[in-house]
Amino acid sequence: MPKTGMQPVRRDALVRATIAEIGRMGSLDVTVAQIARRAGMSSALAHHYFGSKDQIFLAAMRHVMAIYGAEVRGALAAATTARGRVEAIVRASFSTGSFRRDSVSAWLNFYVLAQTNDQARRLLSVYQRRLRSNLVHGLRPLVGDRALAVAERIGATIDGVYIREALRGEAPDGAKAADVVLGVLALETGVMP
Amino acid sequence: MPKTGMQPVRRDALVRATIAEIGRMGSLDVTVAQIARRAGMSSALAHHYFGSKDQIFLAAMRHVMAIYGAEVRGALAAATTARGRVEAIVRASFSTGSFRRDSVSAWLNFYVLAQTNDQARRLLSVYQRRLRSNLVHGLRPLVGDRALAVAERIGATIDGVYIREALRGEAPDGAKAADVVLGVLALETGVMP
Amino acid sequence: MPKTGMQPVRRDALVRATIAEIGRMGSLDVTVAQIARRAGMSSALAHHYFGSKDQIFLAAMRHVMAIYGAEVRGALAAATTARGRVEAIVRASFSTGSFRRDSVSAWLNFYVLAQTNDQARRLLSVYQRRLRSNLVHGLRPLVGDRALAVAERIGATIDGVYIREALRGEAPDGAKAADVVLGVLALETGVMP
Amino acid sequence: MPKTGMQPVRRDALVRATIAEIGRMGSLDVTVAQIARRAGMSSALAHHYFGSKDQIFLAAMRHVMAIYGAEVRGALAAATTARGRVEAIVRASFSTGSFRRDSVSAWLNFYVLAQTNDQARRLLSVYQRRLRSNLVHGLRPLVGDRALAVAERIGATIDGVYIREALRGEAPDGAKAADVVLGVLALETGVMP
DNA sequence: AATGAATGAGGATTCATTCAT
DNA sequence: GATGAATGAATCCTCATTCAT
Repeated sequence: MPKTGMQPVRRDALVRATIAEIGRMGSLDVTVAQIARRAGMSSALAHHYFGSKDQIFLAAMRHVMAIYGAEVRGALAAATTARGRVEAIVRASFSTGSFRRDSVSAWLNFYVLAQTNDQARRLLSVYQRRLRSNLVHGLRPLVGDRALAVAERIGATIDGVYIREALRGEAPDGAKAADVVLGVLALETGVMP
Repeated sequence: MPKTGMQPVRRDALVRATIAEIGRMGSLDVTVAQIARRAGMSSALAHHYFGSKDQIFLAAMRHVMAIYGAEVRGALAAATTARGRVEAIVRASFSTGSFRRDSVSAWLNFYVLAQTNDQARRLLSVYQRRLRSNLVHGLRPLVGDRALAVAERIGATIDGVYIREALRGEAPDGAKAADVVLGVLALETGVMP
Repeated sequence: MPKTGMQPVRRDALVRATIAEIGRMGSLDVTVAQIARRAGMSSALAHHYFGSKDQIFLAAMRHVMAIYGAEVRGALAAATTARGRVEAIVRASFSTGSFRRDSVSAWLNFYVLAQTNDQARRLLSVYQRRLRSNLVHGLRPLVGDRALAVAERIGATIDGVYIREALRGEAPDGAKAADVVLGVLALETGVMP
Repeated sequence: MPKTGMQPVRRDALVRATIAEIGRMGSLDVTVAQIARRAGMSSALAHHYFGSKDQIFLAAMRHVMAIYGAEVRGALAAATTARGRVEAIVRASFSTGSFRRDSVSAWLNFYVLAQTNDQARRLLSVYQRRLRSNLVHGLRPLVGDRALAVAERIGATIDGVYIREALRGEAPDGAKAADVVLGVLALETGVMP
């Protein structure tokens, strides 16, 4: 009976290493060898488990988005009011699990990847649709018909704040970042910030 | 008699070609040869005039930002009221000169470049500082002390809308994009959108 | 209770798979993994039973030549006259067991392998010697002293017709192929074809 | 004014080196680096001038066949009788320009390449058609209606003798090889060899 | 007996960059 | 001013082979 069940372990290690390397380099110009080395294996094995560099990138993208999705779901489950739901979405977007140096860098680079790679584009589209859907659902009781337009503004602001983080030299401050977006939310719902 | 004074002509052609190629490829994975070919010269000449690929990219970045800056200045000059000034900044951000497929793609990629390249980072920082400064200046008469916070929100929203454009398949619609941001402005200044 | 006596079964499966894969690819650029997969086992097991890729190829070669040899022997046994013996050899060369797409391709590639691999070269030499010997033996009563020269011509023509088949797109036609060679035989023995 | 006109020189050097390397290795398992080194340049330059390894192989193939074609044409031009024409074709097939260790090895390997590569297949087909056409043309006055069948036999024998050479350890002996084929020709035309 | 796991050693191809002319 | 020529250094990917289980 051979040693078995390494696949998920290796794939996971590679995905994490990919995100870390993209964060470290700040770009997708990361070699499979670098990723594999950080993940503690040969580049040949990385290819064995993923088939190609693109697949590695896509898996990393799915991972980042899955984490974000989980955080949003968790926050939503804990919310009790409509406003609480919207705030939860915003706060989850800048929670410590997602709003980290390497994740931000990865996210930014996935936007670039989506320009070229159809699967990447589809993944990002799914993320945007879900975000909008979640926002609209939470906003409807608060702003009625304007929910869609408001969701658009909130969503864009989230993305903007997120992306801008990629330029800052300091460590990400999720609370402060969330406050910027929550400021918009407050306005939209008639509460002067 | 050798042609003289070619330098600015060549450099300009290369800069335009660079932006076009980045737009076409959707990434910085553009070869000097591709750029040079589109600009109608040999890659050796491109190096002769710029020294390195990085310098070509930086020049392209400066070009994109110069165009944007000029549009903002022009719009500001035409504005007569404080609110008009702010609206001018927002509209200029999505004017036909800047809000184009290739420019958006280039802009997005410059964010990535800024992760690695210090000069690129500095250039983007300058852009952000100017944008904030312009916004604050225009917003002060409208929102007083909240000017800085509002500028932060408006700026982030501009960037968010801009970046999101990179994912859409359709041709950029500057007016619609500007409206999203103007919606935030309206709220901030107490005008229900 | 471990299965026992698998060795011959596995080896045979691998040999057949090798010939099939060489036929499918049309070259020796066949991976051990491909061969093993077709044979229904892991590539590790293929190595276990053969030691190296070269040994697999050689075994396949021996197999192809063994089949050919058996067919020649069978045909010779059934022949009653000297002329019949020679015709039997020719016909056996293009019988349905040997004159098949994949066998032809394999044969051609074994010629190539023989350029590099000494054992392969020896195997092919054995085949050629046997063929010549058989032909000479059958031809002696028919053409006397010229037997050796005639055998050389007949042998070369067999090989030529065989190799040429590798280029044709259609399914091998053994009867027609044999007729080409038998035409030479007829001439050599004074029978106008 | 840059150094110019290297293309044909480099391409020619590469083609010769390719044939030599295939001859030396006895197979198509030749690296571009090996070829380039023998041709006195970097492998990058080889790619620059040919685009891909396949193109290098095809060029080598064309070269080998062009040499052969030229020799046939030259020999045909010198022939005065119908029989002389046919003999010229046969002799040219084994002339010192074509019947050399490396050419034979290359030729054999091109047969293999033709299994995979469509252009290679087409090239070989052209060669076979020309050979048959030339033979038929020369044989018509000698054997009338049987010309086609005879050409087929002669052609196959040429190929067979040629390929068999790939197995022999000794230096090619064109005269002896030609004699084998001429033996068939003699029979076909009613002259006892 | 059998195989998943793992890797070292290449190999084709690309590209920024330099240089002689 | 301009360019063809040239290359060193990567980079992705493949594969035969080994090994622990």
